[in-house]
Amino acid sequence: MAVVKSVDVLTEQFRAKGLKVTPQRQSIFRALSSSRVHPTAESVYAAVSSEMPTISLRTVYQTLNDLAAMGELSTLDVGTGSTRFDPNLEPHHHLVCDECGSIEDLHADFPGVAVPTGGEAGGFEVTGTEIVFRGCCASCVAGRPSQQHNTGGARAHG
Amino acid sequence: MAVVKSVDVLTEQFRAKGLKVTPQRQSIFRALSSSRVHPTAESVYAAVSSEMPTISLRTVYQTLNDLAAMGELSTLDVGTGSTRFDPNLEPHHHLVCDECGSIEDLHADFPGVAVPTGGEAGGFEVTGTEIVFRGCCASCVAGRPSQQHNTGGARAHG
DNA sequence: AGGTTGATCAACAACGATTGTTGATCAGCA
DNA sequence: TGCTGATCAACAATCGTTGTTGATCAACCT
Repeated sequence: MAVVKSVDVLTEQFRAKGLKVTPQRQSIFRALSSSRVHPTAESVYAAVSSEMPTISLRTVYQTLNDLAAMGELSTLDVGTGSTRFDPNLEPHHHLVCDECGSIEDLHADFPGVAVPTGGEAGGFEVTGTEIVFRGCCASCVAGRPSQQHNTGGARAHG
Repeated sequence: MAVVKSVDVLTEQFRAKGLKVTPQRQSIFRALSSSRVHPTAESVYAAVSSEMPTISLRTVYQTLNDLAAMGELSTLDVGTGSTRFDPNLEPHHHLVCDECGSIEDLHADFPGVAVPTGGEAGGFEVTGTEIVFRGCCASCVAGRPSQQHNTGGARAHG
C-alpha cells in the first residue's frame, strides 16, 4: 500500500521547492514513512525526539504543515481534539473507535456515494468525500465479553 | 423534515430528567427549533442574546450539552474549529464548503456504504456512519465566474 | 405558599492544540 | 565561503470550551 513517499523523494521535493533538507526534517520523513497509523503532531514529535532529543515541537508542526501544503500528507480531523496527519495518500476511509480513539484505514470504494445532482445540494461542486465509520474497534469489542452498552449517542451520526 | 423536538416536548423531557425548565433554556429551545442550519454554541448564544441579553455563554454551553446528552441534538465536527450542533435528528450527511465554511444537509441514503466484513476492518462494530462531501457550495461557485482554482488540497480527502 | 434544590451569573482562570514572535545560533546549499 | 533560511528556546497569544466560586434567583415539589 502506498504511504508517504520515501525519504529520498521527499528530500528531492523539498529541494525543488527551495526548502532546505535538514536532519530534523529527514528525521520527520523517516518517522512518517515508517508509520502506518495516523499520528498527531505530538506523536511525531515523540517519535523524532527519541533519536533527536533537541528537536522542538515547533519544527515538527512546521514540517508537517509544509508536507501537507505540498500534498504529501493529508490532515484528518475526526473530532478527537487534535489534528491527525495521514501519510496514506490513497483514497480511503476511516474507522474511528469511540472507546479508545484509534483510527483505522478502510480501503474500499463506494461507487454509489455521490451527491445527487439537482436535489437540495444542487450546484455543489464536490472535491473530496470522507466517510467516517464510528463504532467500536475489534480489540475494544473483545475487551467487553458479553454486555453491549451504547457509548454515548451524543456524537454526530450523519 | 424532522428537526429538534418542539419546545413543549423538550420541556417535558427536561422535567422528566429532573432538570428545571428556565426561561434561558426555553429561549435556547426556541432558537434551535427555528434553526435549519448547524449552529455553533456562539451562534446560539448570539441568537438568544438578542431576546435575553443577560444570558451567559456558559448557560448556552450547558444547555446544549444537556440536549446532546439526551440525544436531542447531535454534535458535528467537520474540522472548522468549533463544534456544530445539529438539530436535525434524521440520518443525513453533510456538504461542507471549503471556501465559506457553510454546511448543508444532504438527505440521501447510500445503501452500499457498509464496512466489509472480514477485511482489514474485521470485527469493527459500526454504530454510525458520517459522510462529508467537501467542495464548493453553489453560491461560492457562482461567485467565481470562470476560473476554477483548486482551493487547498491539504485537507483530508479520504 | 414555602422551602429545597438547582440554575444562573459574573468574573476569572485553566485547558489543549496550535501558531506568532523574537533574537540568537546554526547549517544547507549554491 | 557566504547567503539565506532553519532551528531553537522561551514566552505569549489565540480559540473553543470547561472548571470554579460565591452570590442570587427561581423552578418545582409538597
